[in-house]
Formats: sequence, structure tokens, C-alpha cells
Amino acid sequence: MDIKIVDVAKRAGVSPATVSRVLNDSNLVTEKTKRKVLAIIEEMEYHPHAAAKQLRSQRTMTIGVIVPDINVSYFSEIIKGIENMAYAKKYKLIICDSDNTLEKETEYLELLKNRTVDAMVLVMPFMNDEELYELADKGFLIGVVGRNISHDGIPTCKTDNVKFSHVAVNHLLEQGHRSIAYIGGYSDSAESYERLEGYMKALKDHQVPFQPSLIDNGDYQEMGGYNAMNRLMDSGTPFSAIYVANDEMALGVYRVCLERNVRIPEDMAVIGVDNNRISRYINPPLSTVNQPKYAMGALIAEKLIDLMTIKEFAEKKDWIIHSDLIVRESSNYQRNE
Amino acid sequence: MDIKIVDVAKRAGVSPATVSRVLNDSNLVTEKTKRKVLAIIEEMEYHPHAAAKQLRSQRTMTIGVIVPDINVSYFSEIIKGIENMAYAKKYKLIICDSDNTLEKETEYLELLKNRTVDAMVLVMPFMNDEELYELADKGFLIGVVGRNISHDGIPTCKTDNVKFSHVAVNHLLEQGHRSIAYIGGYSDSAESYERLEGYMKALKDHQVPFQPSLIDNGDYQEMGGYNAMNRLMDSGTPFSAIYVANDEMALGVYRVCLERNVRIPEDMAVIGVDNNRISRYINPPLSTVNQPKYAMGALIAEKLIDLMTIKEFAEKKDWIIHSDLIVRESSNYQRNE
DNA sequence: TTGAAAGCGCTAACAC
DNA sequence: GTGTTAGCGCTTTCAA
Repeated sequence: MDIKIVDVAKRAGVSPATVSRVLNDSNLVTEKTKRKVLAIIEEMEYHPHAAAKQLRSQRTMTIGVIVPDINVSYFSEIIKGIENMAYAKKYKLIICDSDNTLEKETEYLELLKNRTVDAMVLVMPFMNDEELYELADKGFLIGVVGRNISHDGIPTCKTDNVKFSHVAVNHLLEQGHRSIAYIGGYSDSAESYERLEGYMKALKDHQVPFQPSLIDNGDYQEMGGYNAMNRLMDSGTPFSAIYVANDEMALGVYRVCLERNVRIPEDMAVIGVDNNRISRYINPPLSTVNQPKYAMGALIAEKLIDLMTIKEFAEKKDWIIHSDLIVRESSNYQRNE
Repeated sequence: MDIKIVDVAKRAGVSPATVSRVLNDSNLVTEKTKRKVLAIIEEMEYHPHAAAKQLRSQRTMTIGVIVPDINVSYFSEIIKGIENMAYAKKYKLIICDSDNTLEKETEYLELLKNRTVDAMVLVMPFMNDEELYELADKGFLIGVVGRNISHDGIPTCKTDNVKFSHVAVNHLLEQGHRSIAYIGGYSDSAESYERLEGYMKALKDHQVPFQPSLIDNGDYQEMGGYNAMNRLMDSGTPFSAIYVANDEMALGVYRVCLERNVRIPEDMAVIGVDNNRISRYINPPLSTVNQPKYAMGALIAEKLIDLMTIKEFAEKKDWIIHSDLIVRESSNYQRNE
């Protein structure tokens, strides 16, 4: 039989209430009693039953994260950031992998509804805005990473898509490129649109005409980038550079170039987004926009925990973190046209 | 105020017990009552309180995993395997990142002791065998991936280190190499020893003398491989091939070769272990031993869940999964000495 | 500063 | 097939 709080209390010659106070660091206990109880706890190897504590106190000290794929370093690094902040603030973390499906994402939200977690971080959720609003309106605490949510109750953290895309495409233009393709993420998503906006701004700065036939979309996965690149190259409009909405899809672009004997960067300059670990190791090393993933994770976790602690929003609820362009070999080749 | 089982019961005109039966799929309920209750549950958006259920039933339907670093694909793929099996069997998963420290690993074990999880999977734990035995002896359910544990109560899953190392080094010998270095993992670990054993067996098969100065150790991280490779190359004993205990360390080996203008595979053949995703993308693509990570994760999760369900061991408690050598460019160069 | 006692929301034994 | 009721192990008033 497991040992419980009454057992400790009896052995220590105090009441369960006192043991509870010791466990929860109440200052209503004498230093002496505290030491005695602590000693007994140690001796008996007592471990407070989590479920009982949670039921009584109505909090779990646990936060959840739902990511589309834990294997993708963009997500696992965000998780690292959340995990470290959570750990520092004594929160536990439940990590959920939605396998890139809305179905699993929805199912994992049950953890919030059945109070397994006190709050949930959604990273690049598939769910639409309205469903997210509804959750917040019902009093569930959620935070979102990588997407804009216009709801007072939902803190968000993302990077400035327009800005860094502008910078990235600008870099390509400065290398002399005049026909630059773009592969976005999901075609209906805000961030794809924003990245396209940055792309167009850069073209405009350099008075380069916009060519719709150089625009395509993928699904943020390698295969999606592969397919989009093939479509672009088959479409007939020539281009010498490409800006890809994430590094995963850039991997697919690399594969197409290899298969078609297109040299990077001589024949085709490539820039990705995310600074996934792998981008540094591929051949040639991929220029990319560094998304401060760890920082975004830590920040959203901190805000959510603050919210649970002080129960009200600070002056700000949406956080934009700065991203840097990292120029590597894949875009480092001066053209003279 | 949140709605609870009595509220549902009242509205449905039944007792809480009946609602509970419906929720838990008991067959002691009329199809009609069931439908009615289910409708009310839906209508009221009732979500059973997890902690209450756990406290009463003394099980959480949750398993935990502790990995050294969630960012390393070897671990995140094992997690994927566990997660999918858990999901299929209606278990939730708590993922813990020990940050490569024994301290955090130990702390996360608290989740098992305080009954937050019903079982815990330890992937490449830092803890020594005795502590693991002690946990099992106290009745905690644990499973271990990537290490041999000689305890009846602890199921394990790993690959055959001796065998695949034998195969890998054999491949190197068949390419004509006669001086082959080896970088192991932690010098005191069983798997490092087993891999060394396979290495030696292969040498013996080909009557190649063993040279202790060609053996070094790292810590399974890139930097460890980098340092070990530098030491080996500075030691004075020449070698034309190297077998590295994991792909992460092989990345460090690649870096040394780059810095010293040693060409892979012409001047130096390299074989890693794990078949991390990155190994396929680096230049040149790395030959490696494919560890069936997903399968190992799924298997240990299945065994653990079986154990909780039927409460006794099957005929077998330690599982060895087969690993294949994947030959890529880094070792594909025929020597003529 | 400490103790007694109520109750968090659910399940399961028992009664009907 | 359904209802009544006790109690899982803890925290937190309230009283002393």
C-alpha cells in the first residue's frame, strides 16, 4: 500500500494539515515542525499523490503544447524553449504531436477541457480563428505561436513575416537576380500572405515587375517543396533565384535542382526560412532566415504562466520577435546580367 | 462554474453512476439510456474532470518518456513511435527532456512516483542499473530503450550493437581499409563496449591487428566527435577509415576533415550509427547503421501497456530489433593498397 | 501556529 | 439495468 499524508502526519505527531502546509511551503509552520516533518517525509519516501492534489486545488501545474510534428526541428526547438521556461517556473509539460492533422489537434484539446493541463500552447494550429476564439471565450487559456490571433484573451508570439521576407528577397535582388520565384506555405494562411507581401515590397523597391507565374505554394514539408519547384520549372517562366517559405521545402527544392542538374548557387540561388539545424549541413549550406524558435517558446510560456499567476494581461498581448537573415553559400554568388 | 457528472445526471433524469457507466462504455446500460445520456453530454459540453477520475480509479492512462534531448532526431523518432502506440491504445504521453543531465532525469522520475504517469519509458538513461532496479522493485513500471537491463521487471528494447558494428567495420575492411579508427560513446557504457566488440570481431575476421591508439571516445554529441577526431589525428597513428558510434559525432568528424583538408571518402571513409535524418543530407551523404527508432519506441510502449493490462510478462522481456547498414558515399570508395 | 472536518468530481461495491 | 453511497488523497476554511 502506498503511503499517504495521514501516515506521515501520524508518524510526525502532527495533523495532515500541517504536513500539507510543509509541502506547500506555507509560512504558518514553525521551522522546527517543518524540519521534523521534512525528515519524516524523506524517511518514509512520501510522494504526494498528484491527482488528489490537482482535484483539491483545481490546478495541475501543467501546460500542454500541440505541434504538428515533433520531428521537425522548428517545432522541437520551440518545445525546448517552452520546456525550459516551464521547468524554471515549476510547471510540467505535456507535448502533443498532431501528426499534421486537425483531427488529432482537436482531440488533444480535450486535455485542456478535462483540466489535465492549465493552459495549452498551440504552435501553428490548423484550427481556424473562430474555434480558437471560442475556446478563449469559454475561459480556456491558450497561447499561439507562429500565427496572428486577434482576440484579447489569446497571447501570441511570432516573427515579422513581411519584414524578414523583404530583407531576404532584397538580398537576392542585390546579388543581381531579377527573376525570383517564391514558394509559400499553405495558400490560405496569413503568414504565407505576409511573406508574399514582403517579397512584393522588395521587388517594388527595385522596380522589378511582379510575375504571378513565379509564385507557388507547398505544405511546409519537403515533398511539397519538391512538387512546387517542379511545377515552377515546368511552367516556362525562367528564374535564377527562389525564396522558399521554410527550410523543409527548400530541401525539396535542392532535390529538384540535383535531379535537373541545376547548380546552386551558380544557376539557382536559394533562401529558406527557419534556420533548421539541417540547413547548415546540406550542400551547399542554405541561406535562411533565423527564426528564434527557442526564444518564441520561452516567451509564450512565460506569458501564459504570468497570466495564470496574476490573472490579467500586461500592456501587450502579441509579441513580435526579430529574425535575422543568415547568408550562406546557397545565395552567395554575384550575378552580372 | 464547470459542469459535472451530477449535472448531467439530473438533466438526463438518471443517476451519476449511470452517466459514469455510459462514459466508460459499460455494457450494463440500455442502448436507449446510453443514447439519451450521450445527447445530454454533448448538449451540455460536459468533459469529465481528469484528476477526479484519476484519483478514484488510481490510473492516469498516461505514460511518460524521458529523453536526453528532444532535438536529436534519434530521440524524437523514438518518441514518435511511443506516441503513436500510446495514442492507438488511448494513452496520453508526457515527454520529458532531461537536457543530458542525470539531475533532471531524476527529477522527472517524480512523475512516476507521484502517480502522474502509470509507466515511464527511459531512453538511454544516465541513471545506473542499481537505481533502475530499485525503481522496479518498488513497483514502479519502467521500460528502457537503448540499454540492457538485467531485471525481470524491466522490459527493454535495443539493437544488436555487436552485430551491426561487426557488419559496419566489415564493410570498411572489404573496401580495402586496414587502419580503421573507432570513436565510441560514453567510455563506461555497455553499448560502447559492445560496439567495440563488433569492431574487434571484424578485425579478427580479416586478420587485421588491433591498434589501441585508434580508439577514442566521445559523448554522442557533435562536439565530442570533433574533439575525439582531432585527438586521433594528432596521435600519430595513421588511419584511412573511421567507425563512429553515432551520426551526431560523425558530424564532428566531418568538420575536422573539412578543416584539415581530408577528403571524404577518398582520404577518409566514415560510417556512423543511427541514420539520423541529417545523415542523408550532409556532404558526402553518410553511410550509417539504420536504427529502427520508430519501431523501438512503438514496441516498448506496446509492451508496457500490455504489462499494465494483463499484469504479467510474456515469454520475453528484452527485445532486439534488427539494424541495417546503409551504404552511402562516405564509405563508398574502393581502395587498392 | 496547529488541528478538525468538509469536500474537490468521480467510480465501484452493493442494494434494489 | 439502475441508484445510493462511500471514499480515492489532498487542501483549506474555520475554530482553537
